[in-house]
Amino acid sequence: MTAPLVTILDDEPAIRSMLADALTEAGFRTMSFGRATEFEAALKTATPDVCLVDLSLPDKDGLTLVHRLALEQGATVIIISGRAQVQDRVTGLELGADDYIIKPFDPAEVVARIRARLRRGQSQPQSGNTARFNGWTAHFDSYILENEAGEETPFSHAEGEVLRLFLERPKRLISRAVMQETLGGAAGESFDRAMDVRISRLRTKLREDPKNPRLIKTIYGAGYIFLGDVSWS
Amino acid sequence: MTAPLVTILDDEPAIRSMLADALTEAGFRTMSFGRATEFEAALKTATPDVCLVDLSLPDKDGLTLVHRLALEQGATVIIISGRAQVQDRVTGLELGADDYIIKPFDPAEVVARIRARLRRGQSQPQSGNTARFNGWTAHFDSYILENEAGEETPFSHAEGEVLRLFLERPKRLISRAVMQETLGGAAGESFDRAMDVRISRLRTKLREDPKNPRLIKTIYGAGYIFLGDVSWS
DNA sequence: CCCAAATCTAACGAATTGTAACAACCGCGA
DNA sequence: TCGCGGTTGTTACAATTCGTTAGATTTGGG
Repeated sequence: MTAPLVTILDDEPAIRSMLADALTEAGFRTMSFGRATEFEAALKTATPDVCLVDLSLPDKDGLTLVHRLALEQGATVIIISGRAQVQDRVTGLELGADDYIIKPFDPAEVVARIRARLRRGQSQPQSGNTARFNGWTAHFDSYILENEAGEETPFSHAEGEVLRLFLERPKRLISRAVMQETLGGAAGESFDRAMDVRISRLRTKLREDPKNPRLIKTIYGAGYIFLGDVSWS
Repeated sequence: MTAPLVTILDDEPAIRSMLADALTEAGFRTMSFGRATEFEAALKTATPDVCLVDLSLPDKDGLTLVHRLALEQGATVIIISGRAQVQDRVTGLELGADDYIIKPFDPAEVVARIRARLRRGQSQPQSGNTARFNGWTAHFDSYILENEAGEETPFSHAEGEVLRLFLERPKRLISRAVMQETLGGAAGESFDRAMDVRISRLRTKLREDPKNPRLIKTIYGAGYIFLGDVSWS
């Protein structure tokens, strides 16, 4: 179990380092960014547990970024802002932020609020080895996939890795890089086509319509999203 | 689907009614209590989705109550307190509270924070991912566009970005510059023809008459305007 | 009405992704 | 050891996405 990863996006270096210090001391891993574009680039290869975002960014509108993060990635987003008006806070929260902290802030409170968010998020992780989603049941201990009619299809280890990754992060974008890392790891560095093939095979077992997949969506140039209402048991 | 239940525990009647009014208006069910003992008695017959708790109670220590609620019941707890010290907030959050709001507060922010908690807790379909407009239904989670007849057309990520931008700002001029920034971002500065093409493709999917577009209007020299009665759900 | 600028869109092509087919590999029983 | 069935990466080619190009069309000023 690695330490949770917290990203810091703020244009002021002083604030970045203050936060990074406090978070590191509190036992988190951190990554800092001064510009939205850098941050977005990094998102392709890492999945932070919590994103701290300052609204006043030099190169992009912070609120739009928050909205995208929250909606498309399903990420946990905490806004840090100098704008103290109630209306600012309300719109920030309504756009999908999980919390809104006003500058100047005390790093200890930031840490406490991050912990509060993680407590909720992690209490969910699969308590069992069986997942149900959209009529399907996946048994990870027996490597069997069962459909509504009760018909059983075995799946292999490689397919199971992909399926589990999806089922643990439903409705969130999973970048190709993250997949590589989580799965093959040190395997083939050069050709990631293996990834596509795995997904293709998984889609076949899930009876996906190739022209119009319902469960595993491809986001061109970004990665995949698994749509499905997952419940573990 | 009944409205979420929010309990209010505060010894000041004025605050109770202020919160109750705001929450009712926001569509929640509420129950108010002035003493911890009453509240605990009510817990035996009802399971609130969110508990608002004031720390200064006449008959019991609020923090202990919060701890019990959070730990044993797994309830979502939001502390409302006049104690504004950072240390108070940190200990409150560490004892299991999900949020900490300081008096005096604005009811609108309380509502927004409650909504933020509920959004997470149910891990249910993130609301606000489906938009209806003029006979069309756009499903942003599944990347599908549905017409009145129920026919489905998938749309791509790039098309979705444009469509979402329009649907979030209906009946308002959207300048070309804003689009560039919101979308491609760091893409080519020189060639914005890409933008036109995206819109052209979107128009095709929306079955727009090229001679007389009804939904996506071009404002020569300024930008675009999306006409359509949008409602998100 | 004429023209330059702005916009539309069909067509092309580079990059990305899908998948069938093949081959390497593994475990297992005869 | 051999052969068989199953798994999985690789290859090759098909399909898709999406920016670019270029020529047609539209717009609004003079």
